[in-house]
Amino acid sequence: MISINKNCVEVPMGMIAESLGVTPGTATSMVKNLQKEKWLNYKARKGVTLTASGKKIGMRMIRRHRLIETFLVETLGLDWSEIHEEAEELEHSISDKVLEKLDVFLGNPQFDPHGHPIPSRNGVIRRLSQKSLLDCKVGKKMKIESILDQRSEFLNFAKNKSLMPGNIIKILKYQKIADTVEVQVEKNTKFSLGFNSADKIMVSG
Amino acid sequence: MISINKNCVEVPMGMIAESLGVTPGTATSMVKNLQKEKWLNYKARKGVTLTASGKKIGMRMIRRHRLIETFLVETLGLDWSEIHEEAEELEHSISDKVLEKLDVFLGNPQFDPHGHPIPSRNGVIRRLSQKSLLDCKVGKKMKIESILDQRSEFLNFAKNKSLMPGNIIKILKYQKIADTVEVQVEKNTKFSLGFNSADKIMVSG
DNA sequence: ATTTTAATTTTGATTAATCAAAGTCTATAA
DNA sequence: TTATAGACTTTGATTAATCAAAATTAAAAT
Repeated sequence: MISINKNCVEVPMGMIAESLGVTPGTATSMVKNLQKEKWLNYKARKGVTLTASGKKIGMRMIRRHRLIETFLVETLGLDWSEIHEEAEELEHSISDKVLEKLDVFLGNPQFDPHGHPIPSRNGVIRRLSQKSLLDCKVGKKMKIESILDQRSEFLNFAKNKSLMPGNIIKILKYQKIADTVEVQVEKNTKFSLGFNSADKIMVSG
Repeated sequence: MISINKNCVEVPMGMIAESLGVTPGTATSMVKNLQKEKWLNYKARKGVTLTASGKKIGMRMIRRHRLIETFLVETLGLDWSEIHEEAEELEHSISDKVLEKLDVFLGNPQFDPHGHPIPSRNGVIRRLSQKSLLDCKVGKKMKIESILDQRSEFLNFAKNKSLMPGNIIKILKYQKIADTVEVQVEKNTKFSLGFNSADKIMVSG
């Protein structure tokens, strides 16, 4: 899934081809079709931005995806590491009617199991924390807001280390040279995270 | 959805084309492809029978369909007249893992909201009642087992008349010449059903 | 036993998705 | 400024789904 671009900067074609698993030529022709259908604007060798209707439908898909993920964890008891792919399938075949019933059944949840905000029916979404573990003062205790990395191996690891939304995390040391952050979650034992991984853990004050 | 043929009699090509909404020629070529993939046997100008693996996958789809229908009514509170089409979509994108969790969540239901038996995980299905309203003795009280007609207008009508699984129905009169059956459900007011409709109401002794 | 009809299959054309490979552009390095 | 590498687009071919219309077959009617 290509995420909706916050700053309305063009998404390059390479990224589109890559994330869809098609050749660059195919991506170009797909994108041209979608432009004909007014879902996006395409500028050759620049990339792609969503139109208003493209953003709207994108938001709707995010809502579907996150509500389904929430259902899979909360109601059916799947693990948070195995829901992304499942939701990816289901989001395309669930109707609006069923989705809204699901929303009510779940009690209008505001966040999915990874801590991501769920857009409202009319496409409004809470601003998500812009601060990752890399943007913290050493020694300060932060609350984990969300986990950006959706890969199931990472999520398994994260769960194992209690890196989950709501938990309190303390940054003990940045080691620039080693590319690691040493942290402690709640009262558990300390451990290290690489910068790349640390940047996927979003936190708040 | 083409239902699985009880007596292993060939399903004619016309029926397949019709229910898939494609031209006869298209049906022929689809069926030839499926034969190559061993899902069915096709004999030109005779029709089609399922292979063992075709039956197996068919059973699995019925299980999926009926569990999803049950979920939509029991958990989300949709009306039984609006679930068939929804389930038709979802049954193709739900994984086995999610389906089995759903089964557990629902408490291993044995029948869907229309009274149809839900095949077990390994494809075993209860024999359904062979007796419709047309096969009853006048005056005898019968229990409604299931409703075969899936069209939503019919299901709305049926619900309105309390023609639902579990209710008791009494046949008051057959009027062969008028092609109608006069019935009474529970203690409600009497009404008439055409033979075609009556034959869609399955009952037991 | 023929003829007719209706169902089915075959044919040939159309459309759409996709890819590999060739061509083009643009930003960066020299 | 020019050359080059890498990103992107275009081209041309391939494959698959589908349809309309023509051809075939089997069954029913005469």
